[in-house]
Amino acid sequence: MTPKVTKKSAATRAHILETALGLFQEHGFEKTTMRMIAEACDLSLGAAYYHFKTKEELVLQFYAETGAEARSHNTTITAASKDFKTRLKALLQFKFTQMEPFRELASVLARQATDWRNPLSPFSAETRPMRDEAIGLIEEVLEGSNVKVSAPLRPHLAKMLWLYQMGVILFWMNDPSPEQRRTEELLDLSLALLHRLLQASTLPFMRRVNQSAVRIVELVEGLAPTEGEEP
Amino acid sequence: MTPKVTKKSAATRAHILETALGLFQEHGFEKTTMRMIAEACDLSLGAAYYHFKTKEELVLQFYAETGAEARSHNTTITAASKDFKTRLKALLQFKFTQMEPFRELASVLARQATDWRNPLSPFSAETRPMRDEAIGLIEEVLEGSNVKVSAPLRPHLAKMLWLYQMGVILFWMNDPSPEQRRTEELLDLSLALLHRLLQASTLPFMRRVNQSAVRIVELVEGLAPTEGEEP
DNA sequence: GCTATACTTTGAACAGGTTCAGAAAAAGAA
DNA sequence: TTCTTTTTCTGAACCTGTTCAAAGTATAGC
Repeated sequence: MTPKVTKKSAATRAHILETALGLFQEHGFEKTTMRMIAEACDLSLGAAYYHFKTKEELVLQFYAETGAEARSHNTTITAASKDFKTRLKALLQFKFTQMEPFRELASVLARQATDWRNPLSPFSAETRPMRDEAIGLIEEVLEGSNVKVSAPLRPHLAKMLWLYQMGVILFWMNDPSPEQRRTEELLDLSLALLHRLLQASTLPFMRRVNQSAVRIVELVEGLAPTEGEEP
Repeated sequence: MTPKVTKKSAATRAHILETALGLFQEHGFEKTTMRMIAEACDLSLGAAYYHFKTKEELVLQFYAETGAEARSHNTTITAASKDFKTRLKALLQFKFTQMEPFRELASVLARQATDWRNPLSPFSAETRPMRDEAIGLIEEVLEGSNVKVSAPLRPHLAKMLWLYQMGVILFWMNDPSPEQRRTEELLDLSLALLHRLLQASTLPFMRRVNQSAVRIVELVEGLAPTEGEEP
């Protein structure tokens, strides 16, 4: 899994990625050609493909790498406040800050999201580790926070919020307002709504709603393939 | 707008579309090449492109055409029952039946959904007519039904449900279970949940939640571009 | 050092979406 | 009918992602 440091490959991979990200930022994803990337690295086209099976894999790699950063930032977040909304907002905003220079790349990945069998989809079996990690971060944010939520819902809350996060990211990617101000408004609004809804979930009146909600999350989770499926 | 009947173009377009759909069904979207389509129509590649600017436009055209059928089916639906859940379920199921032979094509369109500036995205300015029509159908289903919902929410309900519909369709596209049984379960569950949530929205306790919900829908609506934007 | 093995790189191709200058056919004007 | 304009079609490219056999280079065991 982890390529030995002694292997030349690691350095070349890193170099290609770095170069590619620069070019993506400069010309955009579509207009940057694999030939450009290879040439900028003083490599042949084939060599570039030796290290990255597809152009999209470059993007995926970038995401994988931002993950580590986010994990470490998470401790800062949980230390700063116990408030659920504050924490979750900080978590999302950090992701946005991280990806800000590469907003377009986000939508490159999102494009794959709709076909869950696509290895690059955030819902695919192949990206499960990344997905689990992201859910893990949310779980960290939940633990020891002031969320009030119906007990049967609690075990599924992180997964639900991950789904919520996907939605917010989709909005963010498409937000043309300067500095994505609308995304911030959306964040505040939706977090408030979420908070109230979760509070409401503790009312006896809401038992049936909660049950359905849990089952729905399970269904969605069940669709995301875990092992190899269809030929 | 409406091409004169005398124009040869209309007939050729129709022929190309029909042929293409057949090939898509037989070989799948990716494996069907524009060259195959052209050849099957006894046309040159260039001619095919004269009628359809891109391969995806073929899919879009297909969708546009299923719209008419759905509109007429809607009267059947509203006549059959006044129950909100029953009607909405029927609406969605009809769409599924219609698209069943072309499930793969659905995901072809969905792929474009993530970039709202893409003309083929269901959120784009270009597809606004189709979107408005779909929302119109939902509105029809709501009118004269037994939905109970907080008054301030009511004017936005159809738009909200359209968003809901997008989610269900995404699920359906990725549902590998035979005959998409899970989608049916999801439908029943989520409709029940929706129903209860809408009922709950009439409680005074929910006023703030409702307000946020409305504003969120407005924000999302506001992102979907209406005129020409950016260069 | 020397060979066997594994890893990298090359260069040339392929495939399929898309474009385009100009030919052909159809429609209109006279 | 004949000439002009518009619509439709053709054939040959172009571009870019991807593949692959063969060649070059490093590494390890001896």
